[in-house]
This record gives sequence, C-alpha cells and structure tokens, in this order.
Amino acid sequence: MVRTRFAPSPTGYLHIGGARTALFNYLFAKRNGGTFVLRIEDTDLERSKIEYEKEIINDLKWLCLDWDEGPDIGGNYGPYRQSERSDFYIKELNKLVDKGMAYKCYCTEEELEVQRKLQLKEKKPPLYDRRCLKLTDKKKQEYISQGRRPSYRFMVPHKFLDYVDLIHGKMNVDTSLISDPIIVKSNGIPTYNFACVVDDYYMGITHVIRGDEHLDNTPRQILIFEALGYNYPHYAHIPMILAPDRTKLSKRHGATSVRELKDMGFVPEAVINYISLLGWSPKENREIFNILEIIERFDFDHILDHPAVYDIEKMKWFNHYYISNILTSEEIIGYLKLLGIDAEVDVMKYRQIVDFEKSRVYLLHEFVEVFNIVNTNFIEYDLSDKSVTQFVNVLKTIYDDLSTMDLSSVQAVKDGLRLIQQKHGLKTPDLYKPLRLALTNKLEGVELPKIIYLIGKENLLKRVQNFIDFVDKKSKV
RNA sequence: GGCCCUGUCGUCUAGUGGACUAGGACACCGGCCCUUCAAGCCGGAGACACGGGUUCGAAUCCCGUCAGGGUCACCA
Repeated sequence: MVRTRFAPSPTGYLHIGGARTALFNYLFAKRNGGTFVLRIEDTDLERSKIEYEKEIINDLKWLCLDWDEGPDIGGNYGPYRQSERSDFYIKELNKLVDKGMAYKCYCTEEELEVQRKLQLKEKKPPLYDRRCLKLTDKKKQEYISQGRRPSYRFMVPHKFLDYVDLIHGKMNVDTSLISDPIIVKSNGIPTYNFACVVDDYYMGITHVIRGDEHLDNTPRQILIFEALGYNYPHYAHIPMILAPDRTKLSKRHGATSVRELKDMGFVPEAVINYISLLGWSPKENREIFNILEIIERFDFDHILDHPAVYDIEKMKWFNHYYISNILTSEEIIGYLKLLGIDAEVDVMKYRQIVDFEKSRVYLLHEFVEVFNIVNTNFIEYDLSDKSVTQFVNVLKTIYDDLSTMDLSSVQAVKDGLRLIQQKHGLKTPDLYKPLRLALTNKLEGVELPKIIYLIGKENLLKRVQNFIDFVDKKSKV
C-alpha cells in the first residue's frame, strides 16, 4: 500500500514549488491506488501561524489536490500537526539516548555561531566537534547552574552510506562529513530532521517525494531511521523550480504563490497542467492533459533530474487554452464569482459576454474590462495623441443611420454596419475605428458588433454623441 | 571553502549507441483569413556548454574543464 505525504510548514503561502511537490505526491498516490496525507510541520514556534495553515489548505483545495488524511479531516495516523505529536518524539528520543545515539549539548547558539564562522573563515566545512560529549560532570553542573538548557544531538555513525534515490539513482555518502544534527531543541521541540523521521515512520509513509533541496537531508534521516531500528521509506527527489534568473524561487520574483496566481485570473486546471509538466513529461507529443490523464501516465521514469525554470508566459497560454477550449461558460462564471467578480449586468448579458469573449481571453480578469465597457454610463475619453477630427466627421455623418439600425442580434448589427459602409463608401477600418473609440475609448478589444449588440441602442447613441461633444469642446479650447 | 545535484533552441521538453538533416510546445518574426483589434490557421528563425577519449558510429557511454543550482541553522 503506497502512502505519500505533503508536509508544508505554515510559515507562508503555498508557492508554486510546494504546489508541484504536493501534486507529485498526489499523483503517485492516485496512480498506485494509495493514500495521500497532509501533515503540517509547525515545529518552528515563532514563524508558524495558523492562518498560513488555513491559506495552504484553501489553496490546495482550489487546485483540487484532495488528501485522504490531514489535520482538517483526521485519519488513523493522527494527529497531523507536529505540534500535537510530542509523545511520539519524546518516546523516540529516549530510545536514542538509551542506545547512546543521542547526547545532550550545552553549547549556546552564540557559541556555535562563533565556531561556525571560524571554520568557514579557515575554509573548512563547518562541523560540530562533539565537545559536549566529553563534558565532565563538574562542567555540566556549572552549565546547568548557569541556567543553560541542553539540546539533544544525534550521534552520526561514520561510514559510507549507500541508498537509492528513485530519481537520481544510486547514492553514496561519506557520513563522516555530516555534523551531528540537533534533533531536539533546548525548548524541548524536535527539529525537522527528527520530527520528519518519526512521523514518516508512524504514519507509514512509503514514498517521500520532495524537492531536491532536501537531498542532503536524506542521509541524516536514513541514519536516524537505522538508529531507531526502522526501515526507511523510498526517497524521490524531484527537480527544483527556478525563477527566470535561475535562482531559487522567492517572494521577490512575484507571481510565485498560488494565491497570487488565483488573483491574477488563472484557472486551477491550467495551473495543474502547467506545473505537472515542470520536471516531468509523458511520452506523448502533446501538452494538454486533464488530471485523470496525468494520473494515468505519471511515473518516476519520466521525471527529469535537472531544475526547471518557471515561465509564466507559457502558463498564461495554458490558461488561455483552458478558458477558450476546455471550460464551459458555466465553469468560467463559477471561477469569476469565486474571484468576487459579479458584474452589475443582468444574467443574460453576463453569460453572453463570457460566450463572446472566452476564445480570446488569457487571464480571467480580462472579462472585467468587457463587463465595464458594457456596463458603464460614462466614458472618460483619453485622446491625448490620437488624431480624432476625421473620426468625428465620420460619426456625425452616420449618426442618423445608427439611430435606425436593427440591433436585435449580432448578425443584424454586422449587416447594418455593412450597409452604412456601402452607403457612405467607407472602408471597414474607417468605420470601425471611430466607433470603437467612441464606444470603448480603445482601439482594440472585443469585436465591435458584439459590443454594439450588448450595449443597446440608447447607449450606442449616447456614447457617440458624448464623443462628438467631447471632441468639439476640446477643439474650441 | 567542503559536500551533493545538474548542463539539448530564450523557456518547458522529446531523445536510453545507427530511424537526428536533433522532434514538439510557449515566446518571437512573417504570411493567410478578414467585417476593425484579437483569436485561429500556415510558415520561419532558433539548441546538443567546451575539450579529450571509447566505438565502424556519440546528444546518448567514460574522463577533465567550465558554468549553474542546492546544502553545510536550536528554519523547514
């Protein structure tokens, strides 16, 4: 039985890399009929916030990455927050102490910091020298009376460790190069490498799928598993997602959190499809896959072992493709409402605008522009560097024709416009440009006949008249 | 600095010793369509980091160089 987990720490929003890690864990579990668990790693008391946990859960739900066990829904291997699992950690720490594989360290953070800097300065690897292992009882008493609280370190057995990474293949590590990690802090709270091992064991995790930045943690964790006498899970380290400047993705790069993507007008299906193809690719020569098709094809053989650079332009194309070719207008309206976009136009028009526009939209909020154009009562013209006197002349000439035009359908509008063209000997751009500018204050956008159909005759005439007045007034000044 | 990982068009990638004149997608450029602008359709340009091997034959295997990334916390 396959069991995978996504284990975020609630110290910030879910970002694109985390989402991809969650996705791969989800995919592997689903592909193998296994279980996907969500575990919250909140051992950093200062930085962990319950709000972030809620945000991460919301974002995962938005992406439809459902878990089978987690802090919100429970399960047989709970609790699912590390802050609620102290009993497990204490029990396992005692085992290590009894075996002589963990020891108390009385060094202060400041002392450690000084030593580390010194080693780095001498261009030596910063290794802990195990000085607290040789402490006399007298010295210990002295530290204790000073009020020092010990942390616990894991005593790393020095050897050559062989293991297999499902993506990178055979690994061989000289563990004498690994510093004894602190596994329980002086405040009694376990650190990542220890809590992670204990939880992966007790939660029955069979496959640990995580980013490459954890590659160096793996030997430490395997060693702790071995010291405890437990079998360790399979490890699969997936390539990192890098920003366009080829460095680790961070807030300063912008548009990296799932929340931002959602607010920008991305649709979850497109985000999932795009990130699934970052570091993984199916055999077929195509790129559009729904989640079921991805699950069907997902395997470790086609996961790359080099990092991928994140390109938001390509993700926009996926978004465009999903909006125009895959999602129904109802689904799009659902997402618009989720964004709080509830245009003050009637239901029929809302639906019509979505139908008209979906084939050209890249980001959801582009619909808003159209809503606004249709809905507004007053357009503030910005004609700074457009030459408009000719436009006004055309509009004055055709004003009467517009007032008698049939607006009952888009086709009727098209026919009407063509008649006007013929009557006055106007080329298409000569008619369309002035009209578009008068109606929308723009020279590009939705198909003009659709706009005219949507706003209706009263608005059409009002806007054209306003435009003429505006330009006349301006030219007098 | 030590250790680890990695190098195919600008970007995501196909490629597992011969089918490679290195394929696809985004972006870019050009054209078509046309009832504007888009969208769509068609086409173009664009890469095996470098140097040595191994081999009849290397993008593919080996070594070196260079480059990029990660990590060495009482963060996770």
